[in-house]
Amino acid sequence: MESLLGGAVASKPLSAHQLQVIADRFRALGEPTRLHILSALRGGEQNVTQLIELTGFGQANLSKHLQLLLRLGFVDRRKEGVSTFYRLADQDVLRLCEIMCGRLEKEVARQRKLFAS
Amino acid sequence: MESLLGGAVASKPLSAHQLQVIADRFRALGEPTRLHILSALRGGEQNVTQLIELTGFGQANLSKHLQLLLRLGFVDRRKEGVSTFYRLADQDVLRLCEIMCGRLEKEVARQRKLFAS
DNA sequence: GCACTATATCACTATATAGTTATATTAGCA
DNA sequence: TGCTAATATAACTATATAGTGATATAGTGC
Repeated sequence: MESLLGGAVASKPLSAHQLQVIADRFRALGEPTRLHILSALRGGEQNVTQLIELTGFGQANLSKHLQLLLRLGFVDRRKEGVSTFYRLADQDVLRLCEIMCGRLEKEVARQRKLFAS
Repeated sequence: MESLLGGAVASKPLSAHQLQVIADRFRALGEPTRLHILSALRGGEQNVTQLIELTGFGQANLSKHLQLLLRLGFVDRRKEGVSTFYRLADQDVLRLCEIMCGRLEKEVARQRKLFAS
């Protein structure tokens, strides 16, 4: 699949469907609740009960968010008896958040400059 | 600001406000319309009339999305007479989309494997 | 089988926002 | 000044979804 921005060469326009698929994934990260869940999984896999304790979210709400993150490939899971352990599927979420946080740092620096001038 | 996933060392938990600020930015990229607009800016700055032609979106709709992208720092603008030229603020959107597209490639490869087996 | 626990799903309400139409603002020009 | 064009904003409708409470499903032990 072509990257949205491509390399130096302008890549072909993406179809409406491709744009939708990509947007779905960004939107999955566009909820503080889901970022909180992903953040709680940084330390390693957790079952749902542990996530409830870690995050304070309701069980049904948490479960629904986990299904979404699973469907879009941001988390994997492993069933052990009656429990389900969720974990980050890979490092991509970390990389994505690093870029976003870098943007925020730049933003803060700019604001500071405005005050200073 | 701390990155959501941090380095090897687990970073401090993010405050609700920080999570919200990061989520806002992911959500901004979580709409196909806005991705389409950003994609249309890959080739260089465009004014609103040009963007209308390139994307086929309504003027008011387009303007509203541009204000959002501007407010969150994904685009910059330059006014020239009665026109406003928008451009990508930096390369971050490209980097973010590359990661997402990479995920999709892996997803497709996995699907193909399932069929093959 | 029954009871208990963990997780997932359903049904519902409330809120956010994408798209649209109409209007306001602003710049250039006669 | 008035006229036109480009962009932004306001008001509205329709849709999507976050959160919640109730219920369903599945595993474990009695």
